[in-house]
Amino acid sequence: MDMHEVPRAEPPHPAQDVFEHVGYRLKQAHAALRGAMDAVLREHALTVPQYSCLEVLAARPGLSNAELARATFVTRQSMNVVLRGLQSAGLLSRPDTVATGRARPTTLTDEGRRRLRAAQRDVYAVEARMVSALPAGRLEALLTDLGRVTRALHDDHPDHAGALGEPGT
Amino acid sequence: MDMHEVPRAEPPHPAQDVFEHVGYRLKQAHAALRGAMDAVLREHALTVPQYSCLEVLAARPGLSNAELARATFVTRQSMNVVLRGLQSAGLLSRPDTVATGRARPTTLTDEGRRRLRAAQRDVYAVEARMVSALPAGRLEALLTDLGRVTRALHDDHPDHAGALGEPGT
DNA sequence: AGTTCAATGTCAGAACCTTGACATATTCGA
DNA sequence: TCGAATATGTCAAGGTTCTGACATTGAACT
Repeated sequence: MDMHEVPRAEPPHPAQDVFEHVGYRLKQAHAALRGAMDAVLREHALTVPQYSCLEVLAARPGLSNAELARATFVTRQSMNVVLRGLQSAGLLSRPDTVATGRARPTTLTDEGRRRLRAAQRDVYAVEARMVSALPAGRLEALLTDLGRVTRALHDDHPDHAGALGEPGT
Repeated sequence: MDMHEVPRAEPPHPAQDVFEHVGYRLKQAHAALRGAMDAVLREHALTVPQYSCLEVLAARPGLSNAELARATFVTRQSMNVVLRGLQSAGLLSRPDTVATGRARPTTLTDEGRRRLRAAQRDVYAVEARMVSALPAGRLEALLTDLGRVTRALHDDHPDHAGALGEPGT
């Protein structure tokens, strides 16, 4: 263990108690969010990856399979099966052939937009529950710090860093 | 951002941009952490659930299968296969029979403690990278806010809430 | 006691996601 | 121009996790 305590110099060491590590708390919060979203989306016959796909697609129409995969933090292969399912359900459409390149731009159908809107009502209630649990002004700090943590992790693992939603500064 | 920020009522609505939602940022940070830990633990021949199990077990010796599952945010069934693997690898031990009840208390073996210590060196470097990315004093705020978010989500989904690592206040 | 209830451990099946690989298409540089 | 590097879509195989179900055990209640 430690030779002796560092005199409260705010050391960048992990806390002694595992349950107060940033990683543990992050995992805990994510698990809670996942569970809440699973429960809510079940009534809409949508999985979390499916919903995430629709949500991102509504914000950035025309994204390709690989781009959607990066934006939702899954592999291209996983997103491929998600897209097949959503396409066969009539919630989105992709051109069978494309003028140039291999990437096929994906767009929501009217039915897809309808289903997304219905699900958003419940999912946004979950989001609102998280936001309202934070003291005034702390939301922005939380978002900023989560961004810092993400960037710090990507710095040493520059796989698909700097995807969507990464603030410039 | 804006210099003249009026002390508005800070509405608990989700942001317009999906990529600035708390849920999205949480998922993003978790994915980055998961990737970093995966990469680091691969050299120790451990998966993230396996490492989590060892870590929790070191902090709370004698936990049962179900308790470990709750502490690491997986189902009993998943933890069961993790425990089987770790047991057959000789990293932990469980009594075949128990005096009372059904729960079998799990404890690390010496080899388990050794492997955990080796892996911790690398995992704690990841944790330190996250912590050092935060401005001074913001670590505690981040932990607190993540706790608030978790509690808020559990309030409406009181499945296995109040597990380990939940601060009393 | 006897019964209901909750919690635990486990089995079986399905669903999910990942790693690895390959073919195709664009871009870039020698 | 041609080849290397990069990016995309897709297939195949494996591992992981979850949902659903059941038996067992202890606790709570009547």
